[in-house]
Amino acid sequence: MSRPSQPKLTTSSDRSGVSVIQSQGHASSSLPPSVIGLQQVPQLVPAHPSAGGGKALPPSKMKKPPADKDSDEYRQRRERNNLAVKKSRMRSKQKAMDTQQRVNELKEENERLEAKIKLLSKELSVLKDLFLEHAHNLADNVPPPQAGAEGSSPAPNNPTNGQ
Amino acid sequence: MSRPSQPKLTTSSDRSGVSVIQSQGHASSSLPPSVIGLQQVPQLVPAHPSAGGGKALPPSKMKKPPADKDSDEYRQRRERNNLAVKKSRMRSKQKAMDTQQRVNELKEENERLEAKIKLLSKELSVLKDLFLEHAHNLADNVPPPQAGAEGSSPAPNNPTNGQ
DNA sequence: GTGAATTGCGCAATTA
DNA sequence: CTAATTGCGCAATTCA
Repeated sequence: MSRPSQPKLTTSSDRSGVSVIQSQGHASSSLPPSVIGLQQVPQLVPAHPSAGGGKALPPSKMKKPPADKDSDEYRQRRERNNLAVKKSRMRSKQKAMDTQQRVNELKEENERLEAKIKLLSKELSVLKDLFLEHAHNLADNVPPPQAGAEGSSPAPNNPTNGQ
Repeated sequence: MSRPSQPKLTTSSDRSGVSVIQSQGHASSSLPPSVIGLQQVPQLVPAHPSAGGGKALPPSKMKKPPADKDSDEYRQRRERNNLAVKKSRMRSKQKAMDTQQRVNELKEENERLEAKIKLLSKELSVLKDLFLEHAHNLADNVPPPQAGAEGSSPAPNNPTNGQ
């Protein structure tokens, strides 16, 4: 399902002994004005394991009939598979690229988060320092309820932190 | 350079019209107990453009002599390329996996960072609240220099935040 | 069992 | 020139 494309295939089944197959679908790249009329030319029929015509079907594993290269149905299957392969590879590549991009996005977000952490940490440390200073002041002022000379204005400190 | 392996090639150049080639190098994976004695069987020699023995080397672009499939040197080149291809694909896959893992790692780190941010934010808000409380106390106590009842020990607050 | 999807592999063109 | 990439087809296998 879901095979919207219908790339034209030029299946020139040459009866000369070779079947020149050239997927001409969607302006194939790497096929410059060259005389590339030659592609892989498979042939051959590896000795059939079938001698007299024996047959033991049920649970046995027959050695697949080497598929007739000339068969019409064969070409059809091949073509379908070729399409599937192409599709699969496209998706694979796409996925890889997506993953790569995901990495980039995550990296960016990471940086943002780290920056935020830095900021928050800074704010925290400032507030903590203020607290400590205050504590000191209390410790110095409380014992003697009489304050005549402080000589230390704990700094205005006005963080005005936003966010 | 760098070709430690010497994959045995069974190049049975059959004069019957087929040459059974079986790269049996390094125990290839996916080669179960199957009779895979049939692979692609190229053949054919598309008319050589060389007739009398013309030669125009320097800046011209010859159409490449279609490489003799039987040539020994050809097989050598093919094999080298096959190795290179395999290598390249391995790396490609490896890279893809690495990238995927990178995504996972980054995701984890992201979560950690977000958690940390949450924590810091919380701490900050607590401290700020304390500050406000204090401010109020001051506002209430300062006007009358006489302090008879504070009733609010700002809490020890000892976050001891690790990490 | 069938057809699509994957996967490993080889070939050839192109690129580095 | 050699090695690395890349697109493509074949066949075996795995998934649905």
